[in-house]
Amino acid sequence: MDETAPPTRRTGSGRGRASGRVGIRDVARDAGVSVATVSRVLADDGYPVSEASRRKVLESVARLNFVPNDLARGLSQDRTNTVGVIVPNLANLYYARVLLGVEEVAAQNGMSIIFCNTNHNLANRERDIKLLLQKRVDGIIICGSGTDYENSAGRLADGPAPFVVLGRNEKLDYPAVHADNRRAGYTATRHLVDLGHTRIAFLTGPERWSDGNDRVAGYKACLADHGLDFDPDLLIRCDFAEQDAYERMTQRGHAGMGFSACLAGNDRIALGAMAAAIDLGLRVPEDLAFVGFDNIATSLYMRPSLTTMDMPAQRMGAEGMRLMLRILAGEAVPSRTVFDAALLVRQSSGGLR
Amino acid sequence: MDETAPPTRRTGSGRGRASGRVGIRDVARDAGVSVATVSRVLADDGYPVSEASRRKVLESVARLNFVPNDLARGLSQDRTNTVGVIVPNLANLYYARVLLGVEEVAAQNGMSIIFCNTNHNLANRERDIKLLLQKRVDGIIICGSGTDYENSAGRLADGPAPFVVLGRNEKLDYPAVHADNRRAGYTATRHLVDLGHTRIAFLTGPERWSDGNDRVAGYKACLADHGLDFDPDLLIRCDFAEQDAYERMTQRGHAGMGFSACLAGNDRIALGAMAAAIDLGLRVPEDLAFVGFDNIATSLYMRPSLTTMDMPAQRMGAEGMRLMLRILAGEAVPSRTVFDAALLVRQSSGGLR
DNA sequence: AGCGCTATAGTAACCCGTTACTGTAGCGGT
DNA sequence: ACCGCTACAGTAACGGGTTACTATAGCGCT
Repeated sequence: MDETAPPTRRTGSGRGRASGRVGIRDVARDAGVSVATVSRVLADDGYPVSEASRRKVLESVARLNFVPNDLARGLSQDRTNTVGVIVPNLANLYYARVLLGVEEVAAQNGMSIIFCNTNHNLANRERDIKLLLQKRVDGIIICGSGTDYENSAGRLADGPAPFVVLGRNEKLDYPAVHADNRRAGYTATRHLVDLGHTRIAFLTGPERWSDGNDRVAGYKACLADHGLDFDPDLLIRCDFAEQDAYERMTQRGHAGMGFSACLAGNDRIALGAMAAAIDLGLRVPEDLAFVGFDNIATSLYMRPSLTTMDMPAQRMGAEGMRLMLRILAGEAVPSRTVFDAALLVRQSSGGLR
Repeated sequence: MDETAPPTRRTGSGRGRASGRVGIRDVARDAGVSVATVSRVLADDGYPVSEASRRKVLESVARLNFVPNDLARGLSQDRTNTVGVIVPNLANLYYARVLLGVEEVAAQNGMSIIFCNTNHNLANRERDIKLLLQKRVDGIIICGSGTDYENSAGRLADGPAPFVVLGRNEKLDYPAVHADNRRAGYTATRHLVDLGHTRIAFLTGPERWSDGNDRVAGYKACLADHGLDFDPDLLIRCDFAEQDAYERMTQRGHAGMGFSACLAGNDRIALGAMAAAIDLGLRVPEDLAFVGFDNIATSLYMRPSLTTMDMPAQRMGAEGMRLMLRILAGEAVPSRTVFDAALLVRQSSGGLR
């Protein structure tokens, strides 16, 4: 009985966790077929399987409560049906809507998404990308425009995962989906000019925020087209949220406002600024008119309601995911997909007369 | 030379994709050590590795640009360092903040999260759970209270993944983190009673929404404690968002309001209702006072600002993830973790005199 | 010289679904 | 009878990191 099996056949070696989970081999044994047959039934591709086998397999799957292991599947197919989505700050409803759009299309196509929040921090983003690549996501969708992350190189990773950028980012050399912010800025300004305003302030976000910069560029262009001077004193910077805008506007009020209308870099800024104006005893829009950007859900229901540029966040997110799917399918996609923003005239600009 | 190698030795069989990716074996070859040594250097657990080997391995890893494959890691360790998070509707900032809290703690602990949005739909949730289990997440965090999903059984899956519930849900027999909504409802009502109101309406969400039901329960208890009758006519139902609340309130206004104060199931409902009241020509808070729940970001900056119960969404999300980590570490955790809500008195209730 | 330890390495068997290859019936055609 | 096909089914080699087990060298003691 001097067995000559290769070296020394171990019993429960390697990692050797019991696991308890039923695998495809258990199903095969239970159904009295081979693992290949089980796999084929589950894959349900064209491969011919007799009805008898199929039925036996499905019965065993149900009886044993078999749940296929996507890790193993991913390992052998080199596909995880998962994409990573990196967002700067989910507390901003704009990004929540972008994520929602991505998720919607992903779910419709059987894809899962791993979500990362960077807090506008470059180091976090790099950590997240590394993590996502380790997890072998099929692709990565990066949200957050431009110089939001200043040091970004042209390529984030040479890895095999395709990237899609949501937001304008010239430094990032990947297919991008973004709104025409310059045009939106122009349209918003034009609306105020048409209402007769000549001294129009722009309360925008940090300089590294390229969506904001584009909106400002449109604002300047519109002023120029209408023979109005751009006064640097009317370009006021604050951060992305209500509080800072409120404070800036309050200071400004005490120093003598010097303008009759105010564009805000986004609706949250508009909200803070408008609250400040009201608290200063100004009437909106009679004494000071406001226009925001984004059309967050609440902007329609505040009083006065906020005139705003509707940036199609959810649609952009959805389109980004659609692009990703096409890239994964091997199709060529446009390097730029630009959405137009719509002006929603409401009470805060006084344009409803 | 009649080789007696087992059967017939194939060359590139199995799936046989080239892959091109560098693996741990390439690193081992390059560094002149075994795969075990590479794995140990990367794991950096206690196992002794000589400095010389460690250096060689790290050099090769850098030179070859090696990215470990978490699928393979997960497969052999039966651990993915990933949890699934299921949320009913990300467009509600409340849930966005919950997700943010979860993400924050997850990131701090090297965990990733797979995000799913159900749109308050039970079938979607079941699909998502199945998907997450296939992906072998280490655990699942379910957000969305109670009978939000009516048919939920006591156990969602017998699988090995632990669940944590964010929100009160008696039908779901898992560790839960939720706010004391009954108490919050009581506190909010008490605030209005203290201000002298005797006819107080409650504009709440759908009946299946248990957080809302708990708030209503607190409202009723408070009325009773203060000798006020509960008038079913003052319990008005609408859905979760602004628009429906606006419409209900407008109808009501035309029919004769019949109350001097209004609690809203959440801030979005409050926003819609308040806009309706203002549009009806009522003064807030003089003619009609409002109190909301959630303390979404905009509630502080609308005018009048919204008195609301601050539900600590982000902290609850964070706590839920912390619980999950402890469960994964094998610790026992409390089956109920209850957070208290704080009353934030602002302009809409008239409590700021 | 011999024994026991510790420090370090290496080998190869896992984890589990997929799929390239290799059969083997059964059937029509000649 | 024999060839060629099609329809089905089974075997086993992947993919890539982990780790149980085995092995060797170096060192302190007796």
